[in-house]
Amino acid sequence: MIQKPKGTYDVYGKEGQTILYIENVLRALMDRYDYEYVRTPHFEASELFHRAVGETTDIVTKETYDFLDRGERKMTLRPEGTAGVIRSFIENKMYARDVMPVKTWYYGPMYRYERPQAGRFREFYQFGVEVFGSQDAMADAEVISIPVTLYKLLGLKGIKVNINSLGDTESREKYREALIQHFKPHLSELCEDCKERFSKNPLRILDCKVDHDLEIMKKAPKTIDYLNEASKKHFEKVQEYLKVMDIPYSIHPGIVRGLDYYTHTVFEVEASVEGFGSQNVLCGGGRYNNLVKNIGDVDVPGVGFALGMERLMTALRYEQIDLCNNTLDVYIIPFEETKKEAISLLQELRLSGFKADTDYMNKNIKANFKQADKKNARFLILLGEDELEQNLLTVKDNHTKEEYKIQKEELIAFLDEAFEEECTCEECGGSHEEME
RNA sequence: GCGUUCUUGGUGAAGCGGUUAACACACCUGACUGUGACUCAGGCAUGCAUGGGUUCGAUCCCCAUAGAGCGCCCCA
Repeated sequence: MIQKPKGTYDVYGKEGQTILYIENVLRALMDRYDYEYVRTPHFEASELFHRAVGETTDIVTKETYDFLDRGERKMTLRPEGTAGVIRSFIENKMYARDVMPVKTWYYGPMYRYERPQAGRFREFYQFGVEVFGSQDAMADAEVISIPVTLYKLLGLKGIKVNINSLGDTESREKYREALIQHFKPHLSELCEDCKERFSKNPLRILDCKVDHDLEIMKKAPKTIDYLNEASKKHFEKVQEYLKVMDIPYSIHPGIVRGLDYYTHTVFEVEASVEGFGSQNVLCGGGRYNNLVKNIGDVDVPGVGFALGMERLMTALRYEQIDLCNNTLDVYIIPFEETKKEAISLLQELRLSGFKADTDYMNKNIKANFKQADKKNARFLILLGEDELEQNLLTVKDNHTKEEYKIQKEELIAFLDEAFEEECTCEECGGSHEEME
């Protein structure tokens, strides 16, 4: 038996329904925010990711799917979405648009060769946005508000927004220096991983779970103390905007993000649910004012974020949020001699907008009733010889268990009326109504 | 890349060296030739991830491989 590749998964059944539902919410949400959809290739020239993500990051050094195409070109399956979108932004000269900023969103699979684990796959789906052209803190705040709004629409409660600022290039460099000076005399006290980080990416030491409680960790300089005036002001504005949008947040000096390209605002949204697992960061992002310049020749600031669908799905499971619509309006129980009438009736119901199904397995009546229950059918229609002779339908309301004899011509009107009444009830409430 | 636990029908699983692989749910058939959650009688793994080895004998012990889960690193 051939199995799926390690770290991949199939989507079907309830999960498939849930994902389609979420994708619809995403689309509607991005429309409201007035963002434009961008789709870029799933593979790009390897060099793009080396430049964008950073030569030294783990993602580029040991996690990419690289291959040579038949023309000997070095290609890489995209490990993240930002690089491709920026490439597209430059290549399609979106920087020359008459409407600025350019606000984009993307959605699709990403690839990283990693050991699979909770909330981590080799092929995984990310939804993300990139906003180009604005330096304003309003853009930062808006970007942060997107995942927050999405999680709210889906009904997630246990989430926390953590923000920090790395400042501009000048501030960032000054801080980096300070950090190195701080840890240098204490290098021996740190864990093995942190010693590695010290030379590779000192900012990451702050993220360490092992050394978290160490005295020198607590005394470590904080990014926000090293911000210059302009950077500080920017960060304050972001916070001010978050407050007026009613988005609760906390400042975490520890979040520095792994990718090299961030400047100013960085943020993460985490699932703060007990027992969620170690991969509890649902989304992350921030501002990258130098990245576009590094990739192309245009100097355009940007800000964006990406969220992992798999982790979102895990969070929904943990909070026991069910977004599936597993009901059927009508289930027709056919008999051997009425199949023709049954399929014709089915067609009519579907044309009229009802979700309808029947039996294709020649099941007996008992099994049909059972199946109708499993499919959560609201109405059952029995269509047998008796009904055929009398030109009637036996319609059974599966809520009240009442049975009606109805003329075939009156069926649609009957159902319309029945569902009309239902619409005002609690059943329809919940998150999806807010999306109308 | 490292550590660790695991892999038995459609599903949940018992068995941990001895020849019919338990039990439950689901499913199918019939009692019941048109009304469902009851009852009863049947049926449903020639096989225990794959490949080797040890043994008179292996689902059970050993080795390898693959996959899954969890943690580290890193990230969404």
